[in-house]
Amino acid sequence: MPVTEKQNAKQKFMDFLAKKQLRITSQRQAIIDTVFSTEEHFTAEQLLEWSRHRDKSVSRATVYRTLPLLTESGLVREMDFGKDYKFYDPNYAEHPNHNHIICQDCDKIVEFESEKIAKLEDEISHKLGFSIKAQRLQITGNCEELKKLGACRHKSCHEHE
Amino acid sequence: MPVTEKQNAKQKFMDFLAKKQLRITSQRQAIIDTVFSTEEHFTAEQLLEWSRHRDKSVSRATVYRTLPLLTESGLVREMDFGKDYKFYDPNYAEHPNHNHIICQDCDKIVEFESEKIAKLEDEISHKLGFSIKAQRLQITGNCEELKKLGACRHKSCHEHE
DNA sequence: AAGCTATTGAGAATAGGTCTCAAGTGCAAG
DNA sequence: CTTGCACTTGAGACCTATTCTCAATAGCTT
Repeated sequence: MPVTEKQNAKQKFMDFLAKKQLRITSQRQAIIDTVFSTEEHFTAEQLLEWSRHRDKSVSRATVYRTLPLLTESGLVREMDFGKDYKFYDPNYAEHPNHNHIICQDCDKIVEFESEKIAKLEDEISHKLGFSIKAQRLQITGNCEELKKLGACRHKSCHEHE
Repeated sequence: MPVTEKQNAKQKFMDFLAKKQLRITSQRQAIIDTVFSTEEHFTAEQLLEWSRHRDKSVSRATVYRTLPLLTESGLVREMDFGKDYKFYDPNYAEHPNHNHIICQDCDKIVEFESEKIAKLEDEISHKLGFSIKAQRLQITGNCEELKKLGACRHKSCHEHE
């Protein structure tokens, strides 16, 4: 993913803040820079840690205050991967319809897009009388195929060999 | 949904317990009877309340201990609807591939199934080297269409009329 | 009926996330 | 370049859903 796309997302968020008459403080800047310089899913705690590398003064409270702004802007999405804490996905600005497939064994997550599925979702939503705002599709499975090919580098995928 | 299907799911869960050499206590019985006599999504707290109608001795701890068994059996699925507590869906025994569409405004939830989407999920999973175990698709939207037709009975759908 | 062992209820404990409040700081107007 | 004020902040208290502990209880096999 080109850096410019992430820069673009960052700018969109700044605009979002401006529109809400919210200030761009140094702490928010550090958090924003962090979020829009990664493609990884992250937890609130990780975001705190990473942001502190840029600005030591970032507090847990500010991270938890900024996260709802990020999700409200639509540029970051809250994800439930069945753990007891939430994950956040910063890739929705560039790929608003992407989906996730997760390996039960090694927790590897692969993102994918499907126009066909998106189209079907639209049709069905309409038929049910809904205007669609967002969708999330999560598939759980095993990366056994990759394992057979020796292409999966994740530990658990090799444990029983 | 015919009562017999729910009875069937109940029996499957009893078998599941037996296979794991777990006992069928009166408290578990009350919880199971409750779960497999509804089609509604419920929270842990609701399950506690409802189960206590059948057996006053059911405790919160036992409900929270039984829930993982239910999900492990595959007959009930944990759902994240963005609230700060989890919901449980007891309809997966009969409809293992059903999906949800949720109205942002009134929280109405409609379930639907789509063979076409399921097929695409299979294809994509395979292509990505995964064997599929489960899937969950959640669409968020507005039930505006229903609102226009006057068919949506949920309060928020009429607030701005 | 006995005994082994899973199971239970009550409440303490945990942990992610939220809230409070006094102190600090963008930033728009002058 | 000041000033002023409303928005923000950090620290830690607080909240609340869920998990854990432990002594008492009760399925189920023999």
